This record gives sequence, structure tokens and C-alpha cells, in this order.
Amino acid sequence: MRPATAYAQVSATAKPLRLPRDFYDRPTGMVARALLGKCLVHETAGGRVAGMVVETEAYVGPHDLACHASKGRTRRTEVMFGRPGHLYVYLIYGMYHCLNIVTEREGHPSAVLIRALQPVERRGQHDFTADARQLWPNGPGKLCRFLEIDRTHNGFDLTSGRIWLEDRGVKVAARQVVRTPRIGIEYAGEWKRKLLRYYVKENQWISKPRLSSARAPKPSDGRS
DNA sequence: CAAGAGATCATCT
DNA sequence: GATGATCTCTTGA
Repeated sequence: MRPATAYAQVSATAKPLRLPRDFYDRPTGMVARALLGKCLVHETAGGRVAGMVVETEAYVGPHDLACHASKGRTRRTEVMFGRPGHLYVYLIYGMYHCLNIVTEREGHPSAVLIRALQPVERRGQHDFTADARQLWPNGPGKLCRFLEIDRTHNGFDLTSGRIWLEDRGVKVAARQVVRTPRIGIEYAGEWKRKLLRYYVKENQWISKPRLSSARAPKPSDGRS
């Protein structure tokens, strides 16, 4: 028998359950926290692709200067003003997509950015350690490639259809949750300092942001 | 290891 | 016409 891997921990769980709309209809920071440990699944024409959420960021509303909706209600941000539980996907830097999940009541524009997944399955494949790093879902742009999601999926309803989030019984304890400022929002004034990024402590699949100020505060955490 | 540049385009002014 | 919720590669100490 192989030793227990992180994946084994993910797969040996209770009955999968698609998260209902109520899950997303809560304060955005709460949803960002609750998403840690949940499994994001895309049933593609070529097979199932799935990963466990290990890193998120909350974009809490029109007053949040880092939130796209703070610039008003436009065609791009329209989805965020709608019902919770839908995808907000946009193209960034001309080459990458970012996947967000709309939160809170209709009319309140807010969303959670999924920044990293721990890979669980890709068309029958369950071991990803030998993959090229480029294929890993350990970053907002890279996880969209992994999940085969692009802006054609913008507005997709997660409560019905071939993309969804489910609870596989993985519990992320409070002591395992690290909070830091969000990444790449230098323009956001006071809001860049708010602790709205959440990730699973010591998980090897969290993204590798370049901003040292946004890194985990404790170098002693990662003894290398 | 840190810092900088380039790729590349939809969206908004 | 400028910008950006990214990522990889290159350079240099």
C-alpha cells in the first residue's frame, strides 16, 4: 500500500454534496473562509476535472476599492450584481483568466476569487506530483487552465449544470486558516491592507505571490 | 534569492 | 489610449 497522501485524505470522504445557493448567500469573507476544503468540479466533454480549494480572496462590495464593482455596474461586472452562486470569469493581462464566485444577495456586487486548488482529478488521473509545474492549479490563472474554464463560462450557475462545488467532508480547522492582505491590488488604498486572503496553512498548493508583504508572516512555518 | 520585463487583449475612459 | 485580482523567464548580487 502507498502511504496516505493528501489526495487520499480528500477522496476518502463522505457522500459528495453539491453546495446549495444559500451557501453563497452570506457575507463574502465568510464564504471565502467556508470554501477552503470544498471541491470544485468541472464535468467536461473530455472527462471530469476537480480540485480542492486551498486559497481564496474576498472582494466584498462596491465600497471595496479592490473589487471590480467599485468602478460601477458595467457589462463586465454585471454578473456580480446578480444572484449568488454564479461564476464571474474575466480575462486578465491578455492571457489568463480569473475564476470568481458571486456572493451575497442580488444587488450587492461581491465575489470570492479562487486563487489555488489542490488537484484531485483530471480525466482519471489522480497523481499530479510528476506533472510540469505549468500544469498545476496553484494560482488564479493556472487553475482556470487546469479546470478548462474561460470567459465563455462567465455567468454559469453552480447550482445546476456541469460545474459545481461540493462538500467531500474535508474539515479545515480554524487553526489551519491563515489570513493575509490580497495579492496584486496596490491601487486599492486602505483596502490593500485588509486581511481578505484566506489559505490553508502549510498546504503545498497555495500560490507563490511575488509580493513579500503579502506572504505568510511566519518564515518559521515553512522550515526548508 | 530578489527584482524586472515581456506577453497580450477585453474593458472602460 | 491605458490598465490589469498573472505567470514565466532572465539577470545579477
